[in-house]
Amino acid sequence: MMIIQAFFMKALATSLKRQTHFCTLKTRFNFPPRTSFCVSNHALAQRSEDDPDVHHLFDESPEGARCSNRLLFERSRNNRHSEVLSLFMGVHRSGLPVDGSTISCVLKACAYSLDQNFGVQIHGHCTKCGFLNDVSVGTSMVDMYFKNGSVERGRRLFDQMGERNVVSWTSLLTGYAQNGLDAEVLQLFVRMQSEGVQPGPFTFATVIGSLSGERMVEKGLQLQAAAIKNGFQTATPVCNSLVSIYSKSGRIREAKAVFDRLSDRTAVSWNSMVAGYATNGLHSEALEIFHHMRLVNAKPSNMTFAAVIKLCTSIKELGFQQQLHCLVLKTGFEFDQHIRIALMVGYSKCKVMDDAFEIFSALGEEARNVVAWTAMISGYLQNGKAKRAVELFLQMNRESVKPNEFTYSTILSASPMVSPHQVHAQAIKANSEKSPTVGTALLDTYVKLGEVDEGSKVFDRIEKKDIVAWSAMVAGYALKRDTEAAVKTFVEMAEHGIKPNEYTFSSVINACASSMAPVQQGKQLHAWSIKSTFNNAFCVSSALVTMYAKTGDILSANEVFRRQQDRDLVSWNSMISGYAQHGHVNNALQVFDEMRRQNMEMDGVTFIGVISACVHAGLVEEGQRYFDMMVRDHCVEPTMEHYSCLVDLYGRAGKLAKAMDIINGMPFPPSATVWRTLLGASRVHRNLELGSLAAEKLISLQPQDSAAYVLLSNMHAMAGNWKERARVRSLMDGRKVKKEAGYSWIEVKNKTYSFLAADSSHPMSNEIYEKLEELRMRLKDAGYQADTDHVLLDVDEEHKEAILSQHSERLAIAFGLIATPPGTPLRVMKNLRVCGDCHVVIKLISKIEGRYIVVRDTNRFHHFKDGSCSCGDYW
DNA sequence: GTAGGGTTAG
Repeated sequence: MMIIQAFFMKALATSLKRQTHFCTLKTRFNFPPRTSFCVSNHALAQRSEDDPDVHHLFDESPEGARCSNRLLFERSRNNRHSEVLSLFMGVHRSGLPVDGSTISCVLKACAYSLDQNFGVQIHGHCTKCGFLNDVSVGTSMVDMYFKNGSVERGRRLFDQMGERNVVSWTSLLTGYAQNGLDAEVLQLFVRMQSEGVQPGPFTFATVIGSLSGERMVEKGLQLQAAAIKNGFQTATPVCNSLVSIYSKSGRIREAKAVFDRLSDRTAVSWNSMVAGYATNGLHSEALEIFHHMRLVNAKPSNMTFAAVIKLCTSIKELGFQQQLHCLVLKTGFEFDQHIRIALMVGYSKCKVMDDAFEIFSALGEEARNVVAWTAMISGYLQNGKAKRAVELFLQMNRESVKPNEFTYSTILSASPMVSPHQVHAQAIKANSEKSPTVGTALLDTYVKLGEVDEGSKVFDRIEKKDIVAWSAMVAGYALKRDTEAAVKTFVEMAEHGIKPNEYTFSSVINACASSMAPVQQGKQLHAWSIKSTFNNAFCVSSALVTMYAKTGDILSANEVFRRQQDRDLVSWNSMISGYAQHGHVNNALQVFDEMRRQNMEMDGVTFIGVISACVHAGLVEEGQRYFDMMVRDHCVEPTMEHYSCLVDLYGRAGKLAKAMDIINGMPFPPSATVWRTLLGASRVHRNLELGSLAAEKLISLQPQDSAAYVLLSNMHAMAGNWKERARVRSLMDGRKVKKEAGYSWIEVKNKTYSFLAADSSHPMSNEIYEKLEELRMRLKDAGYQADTDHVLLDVDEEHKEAILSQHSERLAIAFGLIATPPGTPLRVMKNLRVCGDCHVVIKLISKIEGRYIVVRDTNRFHHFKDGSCSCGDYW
C-alpha cells in the first residue's frame, strides 16, 4: 500500500505542477470584467487544501473517508477535474481507502485533462489491486485511453475485460467516433447486438452522431425509429444527435424544431444547438441560444465552450472572448486541452498574441502537442509575425515534436522566409507530400513565387486531389495568365466528377480576364456558373465584371453588376475600375457616388479606380480632390499606386513640374512604375530633360525592362538626337535586352488573328493592303495629314508615312472591316501603346466606315465612335 | 483544438 501511495504522490506532484502554471496564468491576465471570477477561482484552487471539508480527509474515521469520496464525486460531477486530482492526493496522503468509483472519477479527470501518463500509472496499479475486475473502472479506463487518442490501447483493454455491459460498449463506440473512425462504429454496433447486448439511448445517440455523407439524415431517422422500437420514444440523447446531424446537413430549421420539442434538455442538447448555429454561420442565433442557456441555468460543458469559443473566433470579439475565458476558469474547464487551444486560437484571431502565447506557455511541456504548436505558429503568421513563427517552428523541431500535415501547410505561408524547397524535402521524408493539404500549400507557394511548373509537378503527385487542390491549380494558371491551361484543368476536374465551387469559378473566370483570351471562352464559363448557381457568389460576380471589362465588353460587365442583389467592397471596386479602364469617367464616378450613398466601406483600391478614371479624362482637380478625400475622410494610407496615379494625373495634363513635386514629396522611394509613368508623360509632352531623368532611374531599377530603353531612345529620336538614340540602343544590345515586338489581334467568328507591323503572312494579305490603300485615299480626302513624329527611324518623310500606314493595329482593323458585315463593332487588342497617329486615324475610320471600334492597348480601352474617342485624347 | 484554394488596382 505504501509503495502505491508513494507512486501516486509522485505522479500527482507532476499534475499539480500544472496547477501552478494555471495560477500564474490567472494572476497575470488582467481584464476588467473577470476580476471577480478570477479572485474566486484563485481561492478555489487553493481551497482544496484549506477547505474544512477537505480537513475531513485527514480524519481517518470512516466518516472522513465517506466525506472525501462524496466531495470527490461532487467535484467530478461539476467537471472540476483538477480538484478531483488534488483531492485524490489528499486521500492518499492520509492513507484512506479508495474504491472503484473513486478510481473512475480520477480516470475521468485524466481523460478530460489529457493526462495519459497518470492514467497509465493508475492502470498499472489497478491491475495489481484487482480494480480492473470492476466493470465501471474498466469502462472508465477504456474511455480514458480513447479520449487521449490511444485507440489501440483502449481496444486491447476492452477486449480483455471480463464483463462488458451496455455502458462499456457505448464507451467503445463513442471512443471510435471521437477518433474519427466512423466506419468502425456501425460495425461495432452490429457486433454488440449480435453478442446479445441491447443498445441503450446513448448507444443510438452515438451511432446517429457518427453518421456522415449525403444520406445521413435519412439513416439517422431510421436509427431513431429503431430506438423508438426499443422503447426510447422521448430519449433526449437520440434527439440531441438528430439536432447535430440536421445541423451538419445545413437543415438548421429542422434541427431547431427537434430542439424545441425536447422537454428534457441537457447540456448536450444546448451544445448541439449552439454548435449547429455556429457551424452554419448563424452567429447571432448561436449567441442567443448560449445566452438563453445561461438564463435557464443550464451548465455549459466543454463542448459548449468549444462551440462558443470557435464562434467568438470567427466574429473576432475580444471582449466576448475574454468573458468566455473567465467563464472557462469559473466552470473548471481550464485543463481541457481542446479548450485551451481554442482559447489560444481565439486570442490569435483577436490579434492579442501575448495572451495567446501566455496560454501556450502555461500548457506545460507534455501538453504542448503538435496541435498546440501549429495553432501558435499559425497565429503568429496570421498576425504578420513571420519571424516569430519561424522561430517557434525551429524550436518545435528542437523539442522533437513531429510536425503534421497542418504544420507543413501552415509554415509554408512563411515563404520565402522559410525555403519552400526545404519544407518540401522535409514533407517528402515525412511522407506528407502527397496529402492534399500539404500538396496544395506547396503548389500554391511555388506558383506565388513564379515557379508554376514546379507547382504543377506537385499537383500531379497529390494522391486524392480534392476541390481545393484543383482550384489552387486553376488559380495558379490564372496567375500566370495561362488561360488555356487554366480552362483545361477546370474541364479535367469536371471530368473527374469533382463539382467546381465558387472559388474554382472565380479562378477560371479570372484566367479569362486577359485580352489574349477568346471572349467566347469567358461567356461559356459565365453560362456554366449560372447553371451551377454560383454566379451570384460575391467572388464569382466580381470575377465576371472584371472579365467582361478586360475583354472589352463593358456593357456586359455593367449588366452583371446591376443584376447583383448583394454587393461587397470588391464588387463595387471591380465596376469602378472597369469603367476607369474604359475611360468612362462619368459612369465610374456615378458608381462611386452610389457606393457612398449606400454607406459602403471604401478602401485604397476604390480610390485607385476613381483617381485613374480622372486621369483618363484629364480631370486634374477632381483627381486631387478624391486623393485628399481618401486620406482625410476615409483614413486610407496612400500607397505607391496612389502616388503613381497622381503623377499620371499631373503628367498627362502636361503639369510635369507638379508631377515631379509629387515624386519628391512621397514618403518612400519611387518605384519603377512611378518613373515609367513620368517617362510616358515626358514623352507625350516632349520634355527631354525629365524624360531622360525618368528613363535613367527606370533603367537603374529594372535594367532588363525593354520599354524603358525604347521610350528613351524614341525621345532622343523625336528630338533628332540620333547619336544619343544609338547610345541607348547599344546599351540595350550590350545588356541583351530585347525589344518587345508590337502586335495586334482581332477576334472574328471566334477565331483570333494576329498581325505584326507590315505583316504579310495573313492569307488575305492582298485584300488587307488594298483596303488600307482605299482608306488612305479616303482619309486624305477627309483632310488627314500623317503625324510623322511618331515614326522614330532616321528616314525621309515619305518613307515614314508608309511605315505608319502599316502599324499592326491598322492591319487588324482593315481585316476586321473586310471580314465582318458593315456596322459590326470591331474589337482590337494591342500589346503596346497605340501611337498618336494611329489614334487620329482610327477616329477617322470609325466615322467614315460608321463602325464602333474598341481598341485595347496596355491595359486601357479606347472606344472610337463617330470620329471621337472615349479617352477624350488624354491617354 | 491546428491546415491548403478565390474576387478589386498596377
